[in-house]
Amino acid sequence: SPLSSAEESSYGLGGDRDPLASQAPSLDPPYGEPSGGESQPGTPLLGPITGLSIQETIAMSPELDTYVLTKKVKEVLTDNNLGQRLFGESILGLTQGSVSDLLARPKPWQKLSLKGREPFVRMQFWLQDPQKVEKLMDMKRLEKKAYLKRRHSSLSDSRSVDGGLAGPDYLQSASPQHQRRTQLYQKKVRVVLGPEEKEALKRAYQEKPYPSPKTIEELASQLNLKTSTVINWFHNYRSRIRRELFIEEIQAAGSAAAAKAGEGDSCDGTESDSTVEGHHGRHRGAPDNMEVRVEAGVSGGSPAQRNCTTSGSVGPVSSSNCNLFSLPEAGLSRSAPSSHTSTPARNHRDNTLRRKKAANLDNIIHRLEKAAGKEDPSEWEF
DNA sequence: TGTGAGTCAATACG
DNA sequence: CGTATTGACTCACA
Repeated sequence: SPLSSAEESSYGLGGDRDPLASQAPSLDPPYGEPSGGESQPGTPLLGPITGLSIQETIAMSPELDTYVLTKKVKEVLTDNNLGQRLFGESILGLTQGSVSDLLARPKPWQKLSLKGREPFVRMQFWLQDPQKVEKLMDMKRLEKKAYLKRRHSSLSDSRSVDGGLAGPDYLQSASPQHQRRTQLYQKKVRVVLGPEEKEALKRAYQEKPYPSPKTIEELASQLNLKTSTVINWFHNYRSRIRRELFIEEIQAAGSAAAAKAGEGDSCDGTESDSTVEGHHGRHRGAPDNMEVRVEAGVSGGSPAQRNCTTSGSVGPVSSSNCNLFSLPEAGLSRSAPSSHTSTPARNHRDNTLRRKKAANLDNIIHRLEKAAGKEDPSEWEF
Protein backbone atom coordinates (compact mmCIF):
# COMPACT_ATOMS: atom_id res chain seq x y z
CA SER A 1 0.00 0.00 0.00
CA PRO A 2 2.55 2.55 1.02
CA LEU A 3 4.39 1.51 -2.01
CA SER A 4 3.69 4.93 -3.26
CA SER A 5 6.45 7.06 -2.01
CA ALA A 6 8.15 5.00 0.57
CA GLU A 7 10.92 2.88 -0.69
CA GLU A 8 11.76 5.24 -3.42
CA SER A 9 15.41 5.51 -2.93
CA SER A 10 16.66 2.22 -4.00
CA TYR A 11 14.36 -0.66 -3.86
CA GLY A 12 10.95 -0.70 -5.24
CA LEU A 13 9.85 0.62 -8.47
CA GLY A 14 11.77 3.73 -8.86
CA GLY A 15 14.48 1.24 -8.77
CA ASP A 16 17.62 2.56 -10.16
CA ARG A 17 19.74 0.25 -8.25
CA ASP A 18 19.87 -1.53 -11.46
CA PRO A 19 23.45 -1.92 -12.30
CA LEU A 20 22.90 -2.08 -15.96
CA ALA A 21 20.87 1.00 -16.01
CA SER A 22 23.38 3.33 -14.62
CA GLN A 23 26.49 2.10 -16.17
CA ALA A 24 26.16 -0.09 -19.10
CA PRO A 25 25.07 1.18 -22.45
CA SER A 26 21.59 2.07 -22.02
CA LEU A 27 19.81 -0.70 -20.48
CA ASP A 28 17.20 0.85 -18.46
CA PRO A 29 15.72 -1.19 -15.83
CA PRO A 30 12.26 -2.15 -16.57
CA TYR A 31 10.49 -0.59 -19.38
CA GLY A 32 9.82 3.07 -19.14
CA GLU A 33 11.76 4.82 -16.51
CA PRO A 34 12.73 7.79 -18.52
CA SER A 35 12.79 10.25 -15.75
CA GLY A 36 16.33 9.65 -14.81
CA GLY A 37 15.71 11.77 -11.81
CA GLU A 38 16.06 9.90 -8.63
CA SER A 39 12.82 8.56 -7.55
CA GLN A 40 10.44 11.34 -7.19
CA PRO A 41 6.86 12.06 -7.56
CA GLY A 42 7.63 11.75 -11.18
CA THR A 43 7.23 8.04 -11.08
CA PRO A 44 8.17 5.83 -13.91
CA LEU A 45 5.87 4.69 -16.57
CA LEU A 46 5.26 1.16 -17.31
CA GLY A 47 3.85 1.02 -20.72
CA PRO A 48 4.76 3.29 -23.54
CA ILE A 49 1.19 4.23 -23.89
CA THR A 50 -0.33 4.46 -20.54
CA GLY A 51 0.50 7.51 -18.65
CA LEU A 52 0.17 5.71 -15.43
CA SER A 53 2.77 5.06 -12.85
CA ILE A 54 3.74 1.53 -12.30
CA GLN A 55 1.90 1.31 -9.08
CA GLU A 56 -1.23 2.65 -10.59
CA THR A 57 -0.93 0.24 -13.39
CA ILE A 58 -0.41 -2.60 -11.03
CA ALA A 59 -3.23 -1.57 -8.85
CA MET A 60 -5.53 -1.58 -11.80
CA SER A 61 -4.17 -4.64 -13.35
CA PRO A 62 -6.77 -7.28 -13.88
CA GLU A 63 -6.18 -10.59 -12.38
CA LEU A 64 -3.35 -12.29 -14.15
CA ASP A 65 -2.78 -15.95 -14.36
CA THR A 66 0.73 -16.08 -13.08
CA TYR A 67 1.16 -19.66 -14.01
CA VAL A 68 0.23 -19.21 -17.63
CA LEU A 69 2.13 -15.99 -17.74
CA THR A 70 5.37 -17.46 -16.56
CA LYS A 71 4.95 -20.41 -18.80
CA LYS A 72 4.77 -18.16 -21.81
CA VAL A 73 7.69 -16.11 -20.70
CA LYS A 74 9.80 -19.19 -20.25
CA GLU A 75 8.75 -20.32 -23.65
CA VAL A 76 9.74 -17.10 -25.35
CA LEU A 77 13.01 -16.94 -23.52
CA THR A 78 14.10 -20.43 -24.32
CA ASP A 79 12.86 -20.30 -27.86
CA ASN A 80 15.04 -17.32 -28.44
CA ASN A 81 17.96 -18.22 -26.35
CA LEU A 82 17.51 -15.36 -24.02
CA GLY A 83 18.74 -15.79 -20.51
CA GLN A 84 17.08 -15.07 -17.25
CA ARG A 85 19.75 -12.64 -16.24
CA LEU A 86 19.26 -10.43 -19.24
CA PHE A 87 15.52 -10.65 -19.03
CA GLY A 88 15.48 -10.04 -15.32
CA GLU A 89 17.80 -7.12 -15.30
CA SER A 90 16.39 -5.32 -18.25
CA ILE A 91 12.74 -6.13 -18.11
CA LEU A 92 11.90 -6.92 -14.56
CA GLY A 93 14.59 -5.18 -12.67
CA LEU A 94 15.39 -8.35 -10.79
CA THR A 95 18.41 -10.57 -10.54
CA GLN A 96 18.76 -13.91 -12.24
CA GLY A 97 18.09 -15.89 -9.13
CA SER A 98 14.91 -14.07 -8.45
CA VAL A 99 13.74 -14.54 -11.98
CA SER A 100 14.46 -18.21 -11.84
CA ASP A 101 12.46 -18.54 -8.71
CA LEU A 102 9.63 -16.48 -10.03
CA LEU A 103 9.38 -18.40 -13.23
CA ALA A 104 9.67 -21.74 -11.59
CA ARG A 105 7.13 -21.26 -8.89
CA PRO A 106 4.95 -18.24 -9.29
CA LYS A 107 2.55 -17.55 -6.52
CA PRO A 108 -1.07 -17.23 -7.45
CA TRP A 109 -2.12 -13.68 -8.15
CA GLN A 110 -4.39 -13.42 -5.15
CA LYS A 111 -1.64 -14.32 -2.85
CA LEU A 112 0.65 -11.65 -4.10
CA SER A 113 1.10 -8.30 -2.49
CA LEU A 114 1.00 -5.22 -4.59
CA LYS A 115 4.71 -5.26 -4.85
CA GLY A 116 4.83 -8.92 -5.62
CA ARG A 117 2.56 -8.39 -8.56
CA GLU A 118 4.84 -5.95 -10.21
CA PRO A 119 7.10 -8.46 -11.92
CA PHE A 120 4.10 -10.22 -13.35
CA VAL A 121 2.60 -7.07 -14.65
CA ARG A 122 5.89 -6.31 -16.30
CA MET A 123 5.96 -9.74 -17.83
CA GLN A 124 2.51 -9.20 -19.18
CA PHE A 125 3.50 -5.94 -20.77
CA TRP A 126 6.59 -7.46 -22.15
CA LEU A 127 4.71 -10.30 -23.74
CA GLN A 128 2.45 -7.84 -25.41
CA ASP A 129 5.30 -5.99 -26.95
CA PRO A 130 5.69 -7.27 -30.47
CA GLN A 131 9.32 -6.37 -30.41
CA LYS A 132 10.17 -7.90 -27.12
CA VAL A 133 12.55 -10.39 -28.59
CA GLU A 134 14.34 -7.98 -30.83
CA LYS A 135 14.83 -5.53 -28.04
CA LEU A 136 16.26 -8.11 -25.76
CA MET A 137 18.49 -9.46 -28.45
CA ASP A 138 19.77 -5.98 -29.06
CA MET A 139 20.64 -5.59 -25.47
CA LYS A 140 22.32 -8.91 -25.52
CA ARG A 141 24.46 -7.75 -28.38
CA LEU A 142 25.32 -4.57 -26.61
CA GLU A 143 26.38 -6.44 -23.58
CA LYS A 144 28.54 -8.75 -25.51
CA LYS A 145 30.16 -5.90 -27.27
CA ALA A 146 30.85 -4.12 -24.03
CA TYR A 147 32.17 -7.27 -22.56
CA LEU A 148 34.58 -7.95 -25.35
CA LYS A 149 35.68 -4.41 -25.23
CA ARG A 150 36.40 -4.55 -21.56
CA ARG A 151 38.09 -7.81 -21.90
CA HIS A 152 40.22 -6.65 -24.72
CA SER A 153 41.38 -3.54 -23.05
CA SER A 154 42.13 -5.20 -19.80
CA LEU A 155 44.05 -7.94 -21.47
CA SER A 156 46.16 -5.74 -23.59
CA ASP A 157 46.44 -3.57 -20.62
CA SER A 158 48.57 -6.10 -18.90
CA ARG A 159 46.22 -6.66 -16.07
CA SER A 160 44.81 -9.96 -16.97
CA VAL A 161 43.14 -10.27 -13.67
CA ASP A 162 41.23 -7.11 -13.82
CA GLY A 163 41.81 -5.22 -10.71
CA GLY A 164 38.32 -5.62 -9.56
CA LEU A 165 37.55 -9.12 -8.53
CA ALA A 166 35.79 -11.41 -10.80
CA GLY A 167 32.26 -11.05 -11.86
CA PRO A 168 30.45 -8.58 -13.94
CA ASP A 169 32.03 -5.36 -12.95
CA TYR A 170 28.81 -3.55 -13.27
CA LEU A 171 27.80 -5.42 -10.24
CA GLN A 172 30.65 -4.20 -8.24
CA SER A 173 29.93 -0.61 -8.64
CA ALA A 174 26.36 -1.22 -7.92
CA SER A 175 25.69 -0.88 -4.30
CA PRO A 176 23.29 -3.18 -2.60
CA GLN A 177 22.70 -0.20 -0.48
CA HIS A 178 24.06 -1.64 2.65
CA GLN A 179 27.18 -3.32 3.72
CA ARG A 180 28.77 -2.52 0.45
CA ARG A 181 30.75 0.37 1.66
CA THR A 182 32.72 -2.04 3.68
CA GLN A 183 36.34 -2.19 3.13
CA LEU A 184 37.37 -3.94 0.02
CA TYR A 185 34.16 -5.72 -0.62
CA GLN A 186 34.26 -8.60 1.66
CA LYS A 187 32.71 -11.19 -0.56
CA LYS A 188 30.33 -12.10 2.16
CA VAL A 189 30.73 -15.71 2.79
CA ARG A 190 27.62 -17.68 2.57
CA VAL A 191 26.80 -20.07 5.32
CA VAL A 192 26.07 -23.46 3.95
CA LEU A 193 24.22 -25.75 6.22
CA GLY A 194 25.22 -29.33 6.13
CA PRO A 195 22.75 -32.10 5.40
CA GLU A 196 22.62 -33.15 8.97
CA GLU A 197 22.04 -29.66 10.17
CA LYS A 198 19.17 -29.23 7.80
CA GLU A 199 17.86 -32.55 8.86
CA ALA A 200 17.88 -31.46 12.44
CA LEU A 201 16.24 -28.18 11.65
CA LYS A 202 13.54 -29.86 9.70
CA ARG A 203 12.93 -32.21 12.52
CA ALA A 204 12.64 -29.25 14.83
CA TYR A 205 10.31 -27.59 12.41
CA GLN A 206 8.16 -30.65 12.38
CA GLU A 207 7.70 -30.38 16.06
CA LYS A 208 7.39 -26.70 16.20
CA PRO A 209 7.12 -24.53 13.14
CA TYR A 210 7.29 -21.45 15.29
CA PRO A 211 9.95 -22.13 17.87
CA SER A 212 10.33 -19.90 20.83
CA PRO A 213 13.44 -17.83 21.26
CA LYS A 214 14.51 -20.31 23.82
CA THR A 215 14.14 -23.22 21.49
CA ILE A 216 16.00 -21.33 18.85
CA GLU A 217 18.85 -20.72 21.18
CA GLU A 218 19.00 -24.34 22.03
CA LEU A 219 18.99 -25.39 18.44
CA ALA A 220 21.65 -22.91 17.64
CA SER A 221 24.00 -24.10 20.27
CA GLN A 222 23.30 -27.72 19.62
CA LEU A 223 24.00 -27.35 15.96
CA ASN A 224 26.74 -24.90 16.47
CA LEU A 225 25.08 -22.25 14.42
CA LYS A 226 24.48 -18.64 14.97
CA THR A 227 21.12 -17.83 16.42
CA SER A 228 20.37 -15.62 13.51
CA THR A 229 21.06 -18.46 11.15
CA VAL A 230 18.52 -20.61 12.86
CA ILE A 231 16.01 -17.81 12.86
CA ASN A 232 16.58 -17.16 9.21
CA TRP A 233 16.27 -20.78 8.43
CA PHE A 234 12.87 -20.97 10.03
CA HIS A 235 11.71 -17.86 8.28
CA ASN A 236 12.80 -19.16 4.97
CA TYR A 237 11.56 -22.64 5.46
CA ARG A 238 8.12 -21.57 6.54
CA SER A 239 7.87 -19.17 3.74
CA ARG A 240 8.97 -21.66 1.16
CA ILE A 241 6.68 -24.34 2.39
CA ARG A 242 3.85 -21.90 2.27
CA ARG A 243 4.65 -21.17 -1.30
CA GLU A 244 4.65 -24.82 -2.17
CA LEU A 245 1.20 -25.05 -0.73
CA PHE A 246 0.07 -22.22 -2.95
CA ILE A 247 1.42 -24.00 -5.91
CA GLU A 248 -0.42 -27.10 -4.96
CA GLU A 249 -3.55 -25.06 -4.84
CA ILE A 250 -3.07 -23.90 -8.34
CA GLN A 251 -2.50 -27.34 -9.58
CA ALA A 252 -5.36 -28.73 -7.66
CA ALA A 253 -7.66 -26.02 -8.89
CA GLY A 254 -6.46 -26.34 -12.39
CA SER A 255 -6.71 -29.98 -13.04
CA ALA A 256 -9.13 -30.49 -10.25
CA ALA A 257 -12.24 -32.17 -11.45
CA ALA A 258 -10.81 -34.19 -14.24
CA ALA A 259 -8.28 -36.79 -13.65
CA LYS A 260 -7.49 -36.18 -10.10
CA ALA A 261 -3.83 -35.67 -10.04
CA GLY A 262 -2.56 -38.51 -8.07
CA GLU A 263 0.93 -39.63 -7.86
CA GLY A 264 2.42 -40.67 -11.08
CA ASP A 265 3.00 -37.63 -13.01
CA SER A 266 5.01 -38.64 -15.92
CA CYS A 267 3.46 -36.56 -18.63
CA ASP A 268 5.41 -34.80 -21.20
CA GLY A 269 7.96 -32.45 -20.04
CA THR A 270 7.57 -29.94 -22.75
CA GLU A 271 4.27 -28.64 -21.77
CA SER A 272 1.06 -28.66 -23.47
CA ASP A 273 -0.43 -25.33 -23.90
CA SER A 274 -3.86 -25.00 -22.61
CA THR A 275 -4.57 -22.53 -19.98
CA VAL A 276 -4.73 -23.58 -16.47
CA GLU A 277 -4.02 -27.18 -16.40
CA GLY A 278 -1.82 -28.73 -13.89
CA HIS A 279 1.80 -28.39 -14.40
CA HIS A 280 3.13 -31.75 -13.99
CA GLY A 281 6.80 -31.49 -14.21
CA ARG A 282 6.86 -32.42 -10.63
CA HIS A 283 10.51 -32.71 -10.06
CA ARG A 284 10.99 -29.10 -9.55
CA GLY A 285 12.08 -29.95 -6.12
CA ALA A 286 10.91 -27.97 -3.28
CA PRO A 287 13.40 -27.16 -0.67
CA ASP A 288 14.88 -30.48 -0.38
CA ASN A 289 12.96 -32.70 1.85
CA MET A 290 9.79 -30.88 1.47
CA GLU A 291 7.58 -31.93 -1.28
CA VAL A 292 4.11 -31.02 -0.57
CA ARG A 293 1.28 -32.74 -2.15
CA VAL A 294 -2.37 -32.33 -2.03
CA GLU A 295 -3.83 -35.28 -0.44
CA ALA A 296 -7.31 -35.99 -1.50
CA GLY A 297 -8.85 -32.64 -0.90
CA VAL A 298 -9.96 -31.61 -4.31
CA SER A 299 -13.46 -32.87 -4.53
CA GLY A 300 -14.36 -31.86 -1.06
CA GLY A 301 -15.71 -28.43 -0.45
CA SER A 302 -12.61 -27.09 -1.96
CA PRO A 303 -13.22 -23.55 -2.96
CA ALA A 304 -11.39 -24.47 -6.05
CA GLN A 305 -9.19 -21.49 -5.80
CA ARG A 306 -10.69 -19.19 -8.21
CA ASN A 307 -7.37 -18.25 -9.37
CA CYS A 308 -7.10 -17.97 -13.03
CA THR A 309 -9.52 -16.35 -15.33
CA THR A 310 -12.70 -15.70 -13.51
CA SER A 311 -12.75 -13.33 -10.70
CA GLY A 312 -15.50 -14.53 -8.49
CA SER A 313 -13.28 -13.84 -5.60
CA VAL A 314 -16.24 -13.15 -3.52
CA GLY A 315 -15.52 -15.49 -0.75
CA PRO A 316 -16.43 -13.81 2.48
CA VAL A 317 -13.84 -15.49 4.47
CA SER A 318 -10.79 -15.30 2.40
CA SER A 319 -10.20 -18.90 2.92
CA SER A 320 -7.87 -20.77 0.73
CA ASN A 321 -7.09 -23.43 2.85
CA CYS A 322 -8.53 -26.65 2.83
CA ASN A 323 -5.18 -27.30 1.59
CA LEU A 324 -3.64 -26.26 4.73
CA PHE A 325 -4.63 -29.61 5.82
CA SER A 326 -2.80 -31.37 3.20
CA LEU A 327 0.34 -32.73 4.50
CA PRO A 328 3.74 -32.87 3.13
CA GLU A 329 5.09 -36.15 2.33
CA ALA A 330 8.61 -37.03 2.81
CA GLY A 331 10.49 -36.12 -0.24
CA LEU A 332 13.85 -36.98 -1.54
CA SER A 333 16.63 -34.63 -1.85
CA ARG A 334 17.83 -34.19 -5.34
CA SER A 335 21.11 -35.71 -4.47
CA ALA A 336 19.62 -39.10 -4.09
CA PRO A 337 17.47 -39.78 -7.06
CA SER A 338 16.59 -43.37 -6.86
CA SER A 339 15.38 -44.99 -3.77
CA HIS A 340 15.20 -42.55 -0.96
CA THR A 341 17.72 -42.57 1.74
CA SER A 342 19.82 -39.66 0.90
CA THR A 343 20.44 -39.42 4.52
CA PRO A 344 20.70 -42.31 6.84
CA ALA A 345 17.96 -41.18 9.06
CA ARG A 346 15.18 -41.65 6.60
CA ASN A 347 13.87 -45.11 7.21
CA HIS A 348 10.48 -44.87 8.69
CA ARG A 349 8.45 -42.87 6.37
CA ASP A 350 5.52 -43.32 8.65
CA ASN A 351 7.07 -41.52 11.45
CA THR A 352 8.16 -38.75 9.22
CA LEU A 353 4.71 -38.45 7.85
CA ARG A 354 3.22 -38.38 11.24
CA ARG A 355 5.54 -35.68 12.29
CA LYS A 356 4.80 -33.61 9.26
CA LYS A 357 1.17 -33.91 9.96
CA ALA A 358 1.80 -32.74 13.44
CA ALA A 359 3.79 -29.85 12.14
CA ASN A 360 0.95 -28.84 9.95
CA LEU A 361 -1.44 -29.01 12.78
CA ASP A 362 0.81 -26.92 14.89
CA ASN A 363 0.94 -24.49 12.13
CA ILE A 364 -2.78 -24.34 11.94
CA ILE A 365 -3.05 -23.98 15.64
CA HIS A 366 -0.60 -21.19 15.61
CA ARG A 367 -2.65 -19.37 13.08
CA LEU A 368 -5.87 -20.03 14.88
CA GLU A 369 -4.42 -18.63 18.01
CA LYS A 370 -3.46 -15.52 16.23
CA ALA A 371 -6.85 -15.31 14.65
CA ALA A 372 -8.44 -15.80 18.00
CA GLY A 373 -7.48 -12.31 18.87
CA LYS A 374 -9.77 -10.98 16.26
CA GLU A 375 -13.44 -10.70 16.72
CA ASP A 376 -14.63 -10.43 13.23
CA PRO A 377 -14.19 -13.68 11.43
CA SER A 378 -13.62 -11.76 8.30
CA GLU A 379 -10.36 -10.69 9.77
CA TRP A 380 -9.15 -14.14 10.35
CA GLU A 381 -6.15 -14.75 8.35
CA PHE A 382 -4.92 -18.19 7.72
C1' DT B 1 9.90 -7.77 18.50
C1' DG B 2 8.48 -11.15 15.35
C1' DT B 3 6.51 -12.31 10.94
C1' DG B 4 5.45 -12.55 5.97
C1' DA B 5 6.75 -10.99 1.45
C1' DG B 6 10.28 -9.93 -1.77
C1' DT B 7 14.76 -10.01 -3.07
C1' DC B 8 19.63 -10.25 -3.32
C1' DA B 9 23.69 -12.55 -4.21
C1' DA B 10 26.78 -16.48 -3.33
C1' DT B 11 27.27 -20.78 -4.98
C1' DA B 12 25.74 -25.40 -6.22
C1' DC B 13 24.59 -27.71 -10.31
C1' DG B 14 24.57 -29.14 -15.21
C1' DC C 1 28.30 -20.42 -19.68
C1' DG C 2 22.96 -20.45 -17.75
C1' DT C 3 19.82 -21.99 -14.21
C1' DA C 4 18.41 -23.51 -9.44
C1' DT C 5 18.88 -23.16 -4.65
C1' DT C 6 19.05 -20.85 -0.41
C1' DG C 7 21.00 -18.01 3.79
C1' DA C 8 20.59 -13.30 4.72
C1' DC C 9 18.63 -8.82 4.47
C1' DT C 10 15.06 -4.91 3.86
C1' DC C 11 10.39 -3.41 4.57
C1' DA C 12 5.93 -2.94 6.17
C1' DC C 13 3.03 -4.05 9.63
C1' DA C 14 0.90 -5.34 14.01
